[in-house]
Amino acid sequence: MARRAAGQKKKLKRGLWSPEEDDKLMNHIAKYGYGCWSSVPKLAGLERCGKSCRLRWINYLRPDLKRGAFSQEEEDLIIHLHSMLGNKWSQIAAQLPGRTDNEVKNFWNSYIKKKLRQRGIDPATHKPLVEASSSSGRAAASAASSRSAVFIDAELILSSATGQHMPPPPPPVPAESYIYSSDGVASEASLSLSGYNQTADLGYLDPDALQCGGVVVLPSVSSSSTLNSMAGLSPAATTTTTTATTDNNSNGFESTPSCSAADQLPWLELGTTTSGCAAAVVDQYGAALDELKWSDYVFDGYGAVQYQTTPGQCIYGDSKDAAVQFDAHGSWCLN
DNA sequence: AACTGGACCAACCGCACATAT
DNA sequence: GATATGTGCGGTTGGTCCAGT
Repeated sequence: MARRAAGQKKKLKRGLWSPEEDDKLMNHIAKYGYGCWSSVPKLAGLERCGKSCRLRWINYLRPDLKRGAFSQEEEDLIIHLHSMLGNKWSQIAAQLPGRTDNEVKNFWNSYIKKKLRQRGIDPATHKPLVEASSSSGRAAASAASSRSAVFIDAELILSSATGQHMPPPPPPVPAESYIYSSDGVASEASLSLSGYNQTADLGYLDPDALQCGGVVVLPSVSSSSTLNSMAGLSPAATTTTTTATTDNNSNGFESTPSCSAADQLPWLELGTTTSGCAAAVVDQYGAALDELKWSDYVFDGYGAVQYQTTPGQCIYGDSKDAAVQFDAHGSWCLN
């Protein structure tokens, strides 16, 4: 990394971003792309630290962000991924196109955590609270074993996803640890992931990416790799269409874009699949989208900045008309 | 209408790690 | 190798909104 020129101690602004500041940042990134966040504030004329600019961009201004309520599919996926990964929000968010780690984290802390507790599930261990709160000795042992169970579970993903092994039998974990449904009952509809096109993502599983068990780890939306995804270079950019590219990657895993998650995650209690294709889910997402705060003034205000999407690059309706073009480095620029 | 407590979420903080000098 | 700087991540905080009293 290049060293920053010494000096210039400026009083930095903090707190909420104003539309004008967002404007400046968007303008700057539209013009120059992003790369060196530390220089962005100066070049963009912002009295913010680079870190703050980066955060603002990642969590709020990025054009490929999906906003609005989490769908049931997303919720189920978050819970399941959390059971495998723990508080690795960036890795969990990487499985949820358009979601940020911050968003997922907030959703977990404000909603899912509570929900699980209400159902008698310990959100930390994903085991029944009764079990988790039993005798202290047992609890300690349980904590350790639950984590190992988690890793075992993660391994199952890898094995099945890569097709290297026969699908393993379901893990010896109480069913309620894995079955979450909206009504709190282990239902057939729980964890119905089909249509939610994470399966395409699973095609990009990188067994080396996660040391703790080989679960799919895609770059977080907040990682630099995500920038590539925005440029259509990474799997994430192809996950939102029913015509996801077949990926004969090094894992030897061929993605099956329109199949259900159960195909890749055989131990999941998959039940009725209400939507068989990503498009249907996309519609569902579209309907659930809240008003996009940024789009109000970003895309309206940036008539010249249009988001040019390739099919599947942007499934989130509000952006479909906009056209931002990304270069190979993930920087987006004016057309 | 005023107050209060909880929920939600954007932003900050501190740390770890990577990398340039 | 030591140091400085940039970046990413997870935890936490603080402000705002809203329902209940």
